[in-house]
Amino acid sequence: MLSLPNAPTMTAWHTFLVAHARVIERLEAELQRERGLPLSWYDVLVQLQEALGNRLRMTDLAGAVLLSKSGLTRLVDRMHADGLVERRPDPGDRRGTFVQLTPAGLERLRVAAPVHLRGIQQHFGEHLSDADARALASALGKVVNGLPGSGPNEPFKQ
Amino acid sequence: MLSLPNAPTMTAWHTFLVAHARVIERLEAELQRERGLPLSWYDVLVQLQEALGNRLRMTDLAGAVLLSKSGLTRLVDRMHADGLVERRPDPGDRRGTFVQLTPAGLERLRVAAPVHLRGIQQHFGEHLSDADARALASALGKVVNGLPGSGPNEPFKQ
DNA sequence: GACAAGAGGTTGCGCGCGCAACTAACCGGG
DNA sequence: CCCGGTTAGTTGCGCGCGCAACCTCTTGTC
Repeated sequence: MLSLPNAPTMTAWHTFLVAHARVIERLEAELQRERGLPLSWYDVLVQLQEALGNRLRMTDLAGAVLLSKSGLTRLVDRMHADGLVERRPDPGDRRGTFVQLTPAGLERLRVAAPVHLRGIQQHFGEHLSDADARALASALGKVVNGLPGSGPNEPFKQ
Repeated sequence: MLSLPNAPTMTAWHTFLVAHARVIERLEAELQRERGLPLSWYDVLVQLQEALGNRLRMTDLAGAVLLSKSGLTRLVDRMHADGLVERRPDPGDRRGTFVQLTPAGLERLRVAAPVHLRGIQQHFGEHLSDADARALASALGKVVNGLPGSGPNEPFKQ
């Protein structure tokens, strides 16, 4: 048995969609204009920087940045052409490929991070009390953890 | 003066991104599989059905469905080819074009709506208490209303 | 050890979108 | 009137993504 959404749910859903579209659009535009960096590139740099040895397997990275495997292949191609990452074979499993953050990539992230974090604060955090932020994380965490796992992207930690 | 995001903000932001990606992906897949309807088509049908006379100007519709003008032009092309909408000249302003919902479009929406609403409940509302939903809408509403207006898409009501 | 089944990545392909340039129509001031 | 500025919508173009097919390598089974 499963009832249809009630009014508060529909309102929350609608606001959720609008907020996402508007905020992402702004962050993307700012990061692009001020640092010449697409959001997807930034995401890759962050994930690699946080990873042990500044490297991740293609599949793991794809999951972390919410991209399909093929999408990530091309994204890594472009970032490699810009010198921000390298492909390294996995000696233990010759099918696998590590994506390794280069010094240039780390530097690029160092320069871009303040712009992006400022944007998150300015367009998102600024309007939220601590309680708001915690309520958001709690409610949306329930949503995420309630989803059966599938689709291109798997894991959710934090 | 503008400080960087604090920890609860960053957690909320991250969860927000993941929740959006996962839930949208699911809803899109379900609606496509069970009714052969992309989410963007569904959005257009809903907006037209809610509008006075079941018709909207291209620009207004573009704003309502969070799409650029050019994106909407092509979307309406495709939906017209499927008989779900029609283009009607605005007699009062010969630059303008109304997009009019057809009976077939209304019927298509009638059939698709239960699937989509069920999905919203199942993948989103189901996990939220009433208080959660209200807190979400409230917090994200502050975010949306805090954004200066610009970008492809303008208005936010409700 | 040979072979089927499956996992990791890449490639061919098509699609939907945004940007910028364009056309057509409206509108205000001289 | 008409002419510059503005608005509505469309079109040319390129890009980034997902899907599915594919190749390579690994793993389990007999």
